Amino acid sequence: MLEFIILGFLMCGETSGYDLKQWMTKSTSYFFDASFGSIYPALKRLGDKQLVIFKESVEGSKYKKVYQITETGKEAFMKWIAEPIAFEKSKQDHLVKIFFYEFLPKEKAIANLKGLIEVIQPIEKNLIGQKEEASQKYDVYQFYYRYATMVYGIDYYRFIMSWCNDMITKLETDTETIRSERFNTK
Amino acid sequence: MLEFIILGFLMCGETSGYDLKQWMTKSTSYFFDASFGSIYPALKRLGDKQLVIFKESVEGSKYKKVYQITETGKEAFMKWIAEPIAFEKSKQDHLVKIFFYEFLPKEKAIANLKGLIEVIQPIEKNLIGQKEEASQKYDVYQFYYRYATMVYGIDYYRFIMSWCNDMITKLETDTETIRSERFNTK
DNA sequence: TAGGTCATGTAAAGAGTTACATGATTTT
DNA sequence: AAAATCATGTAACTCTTTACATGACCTA
Repeated sequence: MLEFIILGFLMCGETSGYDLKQWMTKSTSYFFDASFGSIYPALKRLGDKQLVIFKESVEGSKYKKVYQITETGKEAFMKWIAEPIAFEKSKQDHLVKIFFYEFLPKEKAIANLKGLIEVIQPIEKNLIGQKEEASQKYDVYQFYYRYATMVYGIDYYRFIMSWCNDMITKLETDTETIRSERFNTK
Repeated sequence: MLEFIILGFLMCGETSGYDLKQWMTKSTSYFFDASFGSIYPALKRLGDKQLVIFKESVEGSKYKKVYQITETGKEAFMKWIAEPIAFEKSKQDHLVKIFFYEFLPKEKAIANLKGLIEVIQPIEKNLIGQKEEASQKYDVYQFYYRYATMVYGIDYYRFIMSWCNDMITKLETDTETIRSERFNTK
């Protein structure tokens, strides 16, 4: 997967391992991210397979290995991108604790759900900022798909927060026995 | 994470490694899943830490190692469940290809998006079935949180499909230059 | 001149899956 | 009698992050 994402970025122009990481952080990190520890070895592998080549660039004393995609690399990327989109049930770690919240006192449950919203909110705000920046800098039609994935990200965060809020409301209003206190009733 | 999920299931009653996997498949697999190759070693580790104990059960010639949570295990679980909910940006692998769809002809893009919807639809239908089954078998108030995570799952799948449909509609109606064919215009 | 960022890379550790191995029992 | 399921477990492999190592350059 990572190798193809790198090829994808290289389809848009040559770049270095370091800059690749910057691009990812800026543009895909809300649905895909990678560390230097995986990017550099991936570039090495891509080089071995001759899907990319690099030239050493020294711009005003700054050393960089600038990678370019090869014709073989383009072919590999085009083959990959045309394949059907696989769907893997994606891990939603934040649901794991909530699944077992029957063991937590209701007040604590509400507090933690509110806490989760407060963690997600700044992430959402940040992505909104990125989206607005992008819509000013670039033609939305030209970058239609990238723009759409940002909208996905924002709406996804909103979806989670809205779901949390619904729970909080229900927990607060249904004063009757939502048995959210298996912990206490024991 | 896996170890705590196992503890969570054991909080609800004793069970075997094999049945643990069945429970996960039935109830958490849409946001968390694990294979036998990780469950059995996890149970071993939990045993080493004395958070669980097991007894060998032979019910009518059928051998099982039935695990129970210990008092120490309960304490560890209660500590974990009370902690704030962490939020990790979760991988959404299905977005990766779409992010680079500028390199795909529009018709192919639409076809693949439709394909993705067709992959998700049965998964959603399946979860709806599970939800209905659960609401008949159990008291929704008693299993409020588990029910809520199912609603999350269903709405999450719907969100993705709806996002895909929006894209398809826009791609089909905006006959003007959505530059979704960088591939061809080169 | 100290700390931050730029830039590349490696080694160890973590967390998991896949595939295999085993053997009993149950269904077709 | 063969195939599927029940039940446990291990070994190899994959993919990843974290932490470290290195060195140059930039800025307060």
